[in-house]
Amino acid sequence: MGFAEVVNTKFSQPVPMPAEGIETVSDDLRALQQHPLFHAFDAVDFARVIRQARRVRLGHHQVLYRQDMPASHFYFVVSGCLRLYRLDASGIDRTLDSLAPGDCFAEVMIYADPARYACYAEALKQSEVLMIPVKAYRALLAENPDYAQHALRHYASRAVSRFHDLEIMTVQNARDRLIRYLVDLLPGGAREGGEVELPLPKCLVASRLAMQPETFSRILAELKASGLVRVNKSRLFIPNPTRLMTLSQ
Amino acid sequence: MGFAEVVNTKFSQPVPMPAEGIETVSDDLRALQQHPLFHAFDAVDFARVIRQARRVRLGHHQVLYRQDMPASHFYFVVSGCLRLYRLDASGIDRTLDSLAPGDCFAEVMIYADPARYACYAEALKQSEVLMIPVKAYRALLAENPDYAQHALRHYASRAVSRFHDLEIMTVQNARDRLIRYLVDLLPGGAREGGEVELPLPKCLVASRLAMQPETFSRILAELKASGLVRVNKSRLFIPNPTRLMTLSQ
DNA sequence: TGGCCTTTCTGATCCAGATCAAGTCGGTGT
DNA sequence: ACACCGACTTGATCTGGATCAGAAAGGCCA
Repeated sequence: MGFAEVVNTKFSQPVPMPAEGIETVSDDLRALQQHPLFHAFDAVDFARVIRQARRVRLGHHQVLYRQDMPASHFYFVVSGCLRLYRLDASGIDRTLDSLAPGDCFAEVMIYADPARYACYAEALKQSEVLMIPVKAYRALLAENPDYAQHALRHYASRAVSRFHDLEIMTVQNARDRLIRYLVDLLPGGAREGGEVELPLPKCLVASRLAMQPETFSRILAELKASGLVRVNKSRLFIPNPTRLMTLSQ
Repeated sequence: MGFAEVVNTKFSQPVPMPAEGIETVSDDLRALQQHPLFHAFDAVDFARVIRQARRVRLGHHQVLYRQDMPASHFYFVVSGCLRLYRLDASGIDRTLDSLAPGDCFAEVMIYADPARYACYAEALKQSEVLMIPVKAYRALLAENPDYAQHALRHYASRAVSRFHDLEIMTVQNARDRLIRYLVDLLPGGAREGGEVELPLPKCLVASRLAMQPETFSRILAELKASGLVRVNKSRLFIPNPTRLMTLSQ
């Protein structure tokens, strides 16, 4: 449950990019290159940032960073699964987001001032993240105006989706919150039916939706009973999202 | 209650900057120049954006833009008071933010794609806003890498404060939400006592805090009774924020 | 294979806050 | 001065969802 062992040499050596050349870019670095924050980079610049990145392996329930901790890095999920959460004054733990491979997080720290993490980040199983120094990234952006434009676009889309989150959270009704969450998870949106994999264990989805696990379970049981959702472990099948949406009024 | 009359020539003429020169920059344009999104601009570039801006006068309850409307401008509040709100599926009106002179809003639209307003914007009294074309601003940023860095900083700080909003909203307890809201409004933070002016009528503050006006009124009455808040119309005096905070647990 | 531990589900109770229903107060127009 | 109207308060109920308490259902290790 302690901090990530970022000083453990076994895991935290800089990735040996330059010596081995571009060809050694492993699959997960190729995934990073796809990310909006990186895909405008040319090979040289990409290598420059990566050279300063560290790979961190995290165990189950291991905390990567803590709320209010000074922030000098942002992160990319190579494998595993993490969550972001806050502790409020009374020590209650509120899940704010879940992270899957291919996601970047805490990237707002690149320009935040003062740079302090706004929440905790914790691995939910054996996970691997890339730890990227904000200074290195910021330097590249300052030199390449074109990169900065891409970063701005990314920040804007982030802002829009945060706004969307806020909207969902302020829905009073617990059932409606759950329904909107499920529909948002659907690949094709509300277009057509499909299967959804919950990105978090049910009790943490509940916390993400600001309700108790019991309430989550009851609502899901109710949706199951009315045939709107088929449940199989953490996989949900939603035959008719439109009908589900009409229920949320 | 209709749209802003942006085609009304009386109010929507481009500000005649170049002809009258920099000296004619009125006080409110000087205020705009102070804004983080603009204060890095030199006089020429500033004039270039402003030349394409339009001044819009809004009446009480007049809607400036609607949710999902294509967005080609962002805004700066010259005078008056506005609010941002959404309508949910059942037509319930949820206030998301209030705006005072000196604020920019919808500036995320500069880089949003697709650019559609995420909420409604409505004047709460006779107000005046500057309507700035996102294309003009974006063009300046593309040419001036330095400006882009400033914009990134602004976006980052926006993101952090949205995160903070999200945190407040997910506090379960209505009283605690109100207390945190009040303490955030205090100029010196929770440091020392002070007076606070509610930026919205009480019933809209209630909606902003996801509670009913009745609940808001009752909680405020309770705080008043226990001497934690002195109420005078929309001005609240908070003698001891620390004590107020300890109550919220 | 069995025991333990974690996660989820179900049932019973309770309370914060929504809702419904009148008031009160101050401002505005006639 | 009057009625009117909107913003706010106060009181009386009702209910959604929290909380408390077990029971089931898997995993995991010995």
